[in-house]
Amino acid sequence: MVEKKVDMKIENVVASTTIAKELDLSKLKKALPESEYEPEQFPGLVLRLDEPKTAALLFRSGKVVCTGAKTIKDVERAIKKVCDKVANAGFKVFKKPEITVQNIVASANLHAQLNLIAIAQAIGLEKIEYEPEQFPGLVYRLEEPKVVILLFGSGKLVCTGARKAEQVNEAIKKIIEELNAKRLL
Amino acid sequence: MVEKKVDMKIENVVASTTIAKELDLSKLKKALPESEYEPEQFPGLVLRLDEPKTAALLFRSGKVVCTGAKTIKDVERAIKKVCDKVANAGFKVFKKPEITVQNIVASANLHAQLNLIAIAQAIGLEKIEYEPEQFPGLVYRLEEPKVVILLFGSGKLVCTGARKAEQVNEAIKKIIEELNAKRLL
DNA sequence: CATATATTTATAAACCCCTTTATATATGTG
DNA sequence: CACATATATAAAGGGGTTTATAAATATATG
Repeated sequence: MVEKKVDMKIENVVASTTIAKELDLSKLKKALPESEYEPEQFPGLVLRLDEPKTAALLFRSGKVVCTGAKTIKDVERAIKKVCDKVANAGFKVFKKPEITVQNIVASANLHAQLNLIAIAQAIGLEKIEYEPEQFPGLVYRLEEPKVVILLFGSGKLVCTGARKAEQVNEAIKKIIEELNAKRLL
Repeated sequence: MVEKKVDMKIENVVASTTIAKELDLSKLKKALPESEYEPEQFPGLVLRLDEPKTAALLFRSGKVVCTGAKTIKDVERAIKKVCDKVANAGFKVFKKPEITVQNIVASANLHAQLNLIAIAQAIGLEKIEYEPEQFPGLVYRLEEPKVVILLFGSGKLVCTGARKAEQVNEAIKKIIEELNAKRLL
């Protein structure tokens, strides 16, 4: 078996952390006019950064969710910027907030057309969901690593649910091997 | 058997009484702007008090239902306030309306996790209802005292249907003894 | 015409779902 | 071209779910 490098690209990293003991979001909204805060619609305040291009959700509890980053490094840079903005707005924030990556979304290309109907039949309903008139992708739930792969007829795929980049590679390798074994690729 | 004091808290007392021979709710609504009266939606007029924090439902017949009180004393204070407000609005009201407690809702904590599935199996369907996907609590109907206990996996419970605080204590003691006897606690 | 439900109020417990953000994929509809 | 459709994920509120209980109306079945 030839072990080729998986042609994968991380598209989105979602992470959470706690930057302060608590935050007065109404006061923060006034200090940061570029932010969005509509408590009756959603309890978090939305703060978008241009660089790294991300969106942070800040909560009354001091917890923060960062989405949109393409690397872990960018998540850290984004959260650092959020902390600085909040600190400059007159709030006390933690110096080294511990960041937890909650989800990594990646895309990849198998460089071969896929017969999704054949794949759905060969692998079975326990792990697969495929309803083309509802959504063109085939949903494949892997147990180890515990991620979800969306397979498309074009051979492109999306992997979501991973917490580490390596899990994305593992998952894609598994899919490739299974498709090869069943001569579906 | 060690007779420990039950860790119980009354959360709501519902009581009814008659404060006048009859009431013109439309006139009362005008005299008490803070009240709510939408006869096509519900025949009673709703009057909320801040202290004691309660809600009273007044009917054309002069009957009144008081909800939200945490003690019998507060029910009395609330109904006294309602009578005063109605009297000040120019209505004739009874001096000493006889109050009947109709329902007492209480919460308690057994301070131990509960295996609701095991409890449901051990006690049986005649007295128990447990449909976790519909509601997380197990419904236990006691015949004496005639109350209903909602048991939760956390060990916390809700007792409703009692007319006297002592019935709440009796019911909880019975539940504890039964769970102990069946080694479910 | 007689029972049933529904309406409303309060209250605890603990679950569910939804709200919002980002992101690739690829279909369909307006 | 802009939306849903579908996936995962955290955050915190809101809503709904269940139980009992009175009151007085309106509908609805038997």
